[in-house]
Amino acid sequence: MTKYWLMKTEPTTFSIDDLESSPDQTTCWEGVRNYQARNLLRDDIQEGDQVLFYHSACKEPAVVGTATVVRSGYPDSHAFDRRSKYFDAKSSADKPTWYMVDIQLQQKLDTPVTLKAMRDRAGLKGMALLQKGSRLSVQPVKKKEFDTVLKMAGV
DNA sequence: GCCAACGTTGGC
DNA sequence: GCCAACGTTGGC
Repeated sequence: MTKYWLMKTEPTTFSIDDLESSPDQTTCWEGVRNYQARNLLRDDIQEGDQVLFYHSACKEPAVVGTATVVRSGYPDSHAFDRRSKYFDAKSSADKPTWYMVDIQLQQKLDTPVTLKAMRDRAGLKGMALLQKGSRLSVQPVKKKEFDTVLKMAGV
């Protein structure tokens, strides 16, 4: 059963254009250091699931594309790499704390769906992204919400 | 740059 | 186990 997710990224760190220019338009979603999001990455996100790719902490926060999960949760090896900014001494290869998935670009939206537009859309009222204080960088999205966002993008 | 909301840390 | 202090997120 296909599930739906939203993943946040700061475009200055990794943007939809970076994903597009990645080999096979695929990347590992490393660096998530929040337990709730970790649990989703490790336990719930499966190959074939659909992802809304969201730009946060920028001029125009918006869903800018969609992606497909091409590899389900596996240990985030960046946590073992002392030179990585995602290094975490408490995580080890035999007992990993952090997990990641691989995603592949599905499509870049010609018309990004802005945070503002989503707030104005009655049908999206319940969306996790729009709840006050919601900071989860990986969050579940209902199929209906996913479809609504795509419709707003004219897809 | 500000600041509200949230998560984590660590002293007790 | 409580909770104050601190760090981070992210919209504005």
